[in-house]
Amino acid sequence: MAVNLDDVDWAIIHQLQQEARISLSELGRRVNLSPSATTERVRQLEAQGVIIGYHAAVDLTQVGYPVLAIVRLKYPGNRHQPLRQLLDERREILECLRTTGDDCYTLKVAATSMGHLETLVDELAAFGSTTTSVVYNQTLSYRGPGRP
Amino acid sequence: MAVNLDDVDWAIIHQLQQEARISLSELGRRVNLSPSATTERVRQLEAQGVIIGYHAAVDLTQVGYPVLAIVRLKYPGNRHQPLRQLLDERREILECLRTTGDDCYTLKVAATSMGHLETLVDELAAFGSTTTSVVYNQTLSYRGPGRP
DNA sequence: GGTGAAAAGGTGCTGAT
DNA sequence: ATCAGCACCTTTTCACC
Repeated sequence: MAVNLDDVDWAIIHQLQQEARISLSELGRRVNLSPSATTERVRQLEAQGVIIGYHAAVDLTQVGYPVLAIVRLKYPGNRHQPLRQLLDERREILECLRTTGDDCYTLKVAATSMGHLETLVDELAAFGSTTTSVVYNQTLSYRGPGRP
Repeated sequence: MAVNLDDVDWAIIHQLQQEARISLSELGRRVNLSPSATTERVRQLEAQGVIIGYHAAVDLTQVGYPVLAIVRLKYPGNRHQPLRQLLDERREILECLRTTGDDCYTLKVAATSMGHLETLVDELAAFGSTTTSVVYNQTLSYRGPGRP
């Protein structure tokens, strides 16, 4: 389900991945398009579901979550509803990927302290065996995919 | 290094995490603040390093990367320079976390095909032994942390 | 932090290429 | 599909309370 994207589309995507809050006029200047054409392009990209949102990124430490961890979860059975519910309740779980392999889920979790992390892991352990790795640092600053 | 954030700050963060492209006036309306006060708050949050950026999110499949995988890397030794270089070159590597535990690095990788993924894993395997899990689906839509 | 003004800039039309 | 020009409106910014 891929869409054909030309150079201009990619230029727009590239700019908005880096600075999502620039105006459409400024965006047009950067990709050499008039404001109206830029508006149309962005509307198209949004309508096609290529661009699916614009998000502010925050420093987790600054907002009170100095501990970041990856928890892998071995989840026996196929009743996923209870886990879904925990994901809804626990905003500390930032990301949840269902994967192939022994560990069915890989979660990214933000915690206020090691004690808090322990609590979260305990809650997850109710679903299956967990493997937790604390993150030293985010080696890469945010970026999206480039042109294939 | 945490900053004191009040309810209004959190309301602003919450809104911008969901819709980063709204105007400062609209933001002010949503958090019951005047436009000027809103502008000042956002400026502060940016200056303090609480908000560190605004990014457009794209549908990886739509832009030509239908394969998403998590690669864990066991990296012997401490010469991290060569890996850094690969991270710079390969925009397919979306995220790289250095962690405690046996697997020193956990990477999130986007690929155009399984063949492409194989190439990427081979490149990473030059640094150490790898464990690759292909992602079935992203169980959670994007969200940031909530108030602690 | 709020309010009011002025200025700037962005947006959204139109018709034409 | 894009552009240019224009009218309209919003947003921003500054003064001051």
